[in-house]
Amino acid sequence: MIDIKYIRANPEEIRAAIKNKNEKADLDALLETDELRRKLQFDFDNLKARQNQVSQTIAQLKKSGGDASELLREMGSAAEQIKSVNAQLGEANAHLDKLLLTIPNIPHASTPIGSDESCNKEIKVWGAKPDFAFEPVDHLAIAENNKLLDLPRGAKISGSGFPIYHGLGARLERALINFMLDKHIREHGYTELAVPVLVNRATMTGTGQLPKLEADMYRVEEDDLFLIPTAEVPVTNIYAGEVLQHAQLPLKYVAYTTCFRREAGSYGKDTKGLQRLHQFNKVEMVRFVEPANSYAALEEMLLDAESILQDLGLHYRVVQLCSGDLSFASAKTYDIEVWAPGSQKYLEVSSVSNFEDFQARRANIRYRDAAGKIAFLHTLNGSGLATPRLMIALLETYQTAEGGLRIPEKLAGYLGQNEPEAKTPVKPND
RNA sequence: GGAGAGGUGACCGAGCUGGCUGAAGGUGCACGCCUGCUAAGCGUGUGUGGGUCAAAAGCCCACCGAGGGUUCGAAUCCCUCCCUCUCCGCCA
Repeated sequence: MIDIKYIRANPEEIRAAIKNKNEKADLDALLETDELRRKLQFDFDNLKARQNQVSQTIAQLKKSGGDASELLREMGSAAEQIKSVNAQLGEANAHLDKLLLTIPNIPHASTPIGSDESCNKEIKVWGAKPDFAFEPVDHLAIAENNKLLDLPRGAKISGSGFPIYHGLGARLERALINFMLDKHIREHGYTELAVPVLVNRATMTGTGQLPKLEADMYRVEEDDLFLIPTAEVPVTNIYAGEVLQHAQLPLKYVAYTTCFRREAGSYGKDTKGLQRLHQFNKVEMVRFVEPANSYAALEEMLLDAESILQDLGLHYRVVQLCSGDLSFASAKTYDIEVWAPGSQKYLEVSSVSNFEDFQARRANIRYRDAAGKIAFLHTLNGSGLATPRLMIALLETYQTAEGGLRIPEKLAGYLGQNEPEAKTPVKPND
């Protein structure tokens, strides 16, 4: 969330941020509530100060055997008043908190202003669209040929959007996950975490998914737990409510989890095959850094994510999201879009974001700087990467004329028996 | 799920027959001093958030797992919830 003091001092900047991010938030109600809250707090403090003072006097009178009955009578009504003011204050605070949670983060100065993804800015391109001596087919055809997926049966047991990876398909996916984890751990200095995929309401609020996205998440009603849409949620919240030491920073974590998204309202949009799923796997990077370093860290994370695609020899481009496409909590986001030659389009496989202190403030994650001062730290995260679309690009890029599949060298070790760059199609082993 | 014990400051640990206790004592840490008992001694300091203020100092308010209640007054009494530990049950 945004510091209420900052909002109070810069209401027009906040108003612009809300508009540019296509958010709905009642800033005027917030400012009014803040005003009311402060007035009530002031009254409460003064009443309480008086009460504390008189209580001391009563204590002394009682000790010395004096008569406190008059003061007791007076304080009886004061206590009533305090209770009433306190109740109003509690209400105002609750209302303010609620409104505060609906204010989005302010886009970074470098963010293009625009209403939707058409305003996103291409930052860089790596590699080139591969040439084929034949007409490349899409990933579904390749999966069909090689028995990599069983989508109908996934739909039978759970519903559409719940894929079954089969045989080599399952092994390939697992290989990707292991390859990515190892790369980030060994080459980029991340520490691996294995985290819960069911989290509570406070955790979902900490990273900014709640209250806005409640309808987009799977929920276990009886325990008021939510299935995570990304590992960002549990990992970022591990230090909620804590004060870290500056010497501990930066902290760099990588976690592989299954992710769950209801994708309510996106029916029919890019839903073919593995493009948009309710359940998928993702390797996620999360960093906790000192504020001064967060934008340098953002660039590093982008490179960390890109290196996966480079190792796999997949053509991609990087775009910077415009204000309207930026997520609620993000100040600046790069998307990496990998080229899928069979589908003839770029697919988003990673989102790398700097949240500045927006999440830290919500989750109350602070650090003590070198001078001993306590401040909110900055959080960042980036997919590194999500497997389904990566799988699409991989299958479509490495398909052979015979309908088979070559395996990139970097993945070969993770797949076991298959030769790197095999000239013959990989045979499903069952 | 059942029974019991407990949650206090960076940490350990008093207080819990309600009233100068934001909180003893110890450890740690910081600064200073001392120094032929030296991985020692002495001294001082060492929470967070909010308000007042141009700012600082000062002053005021809140916070002893969370939220309510009783009371003039609660870390201390009562209720609800959460978490940890032990035993039992159940399941992997």
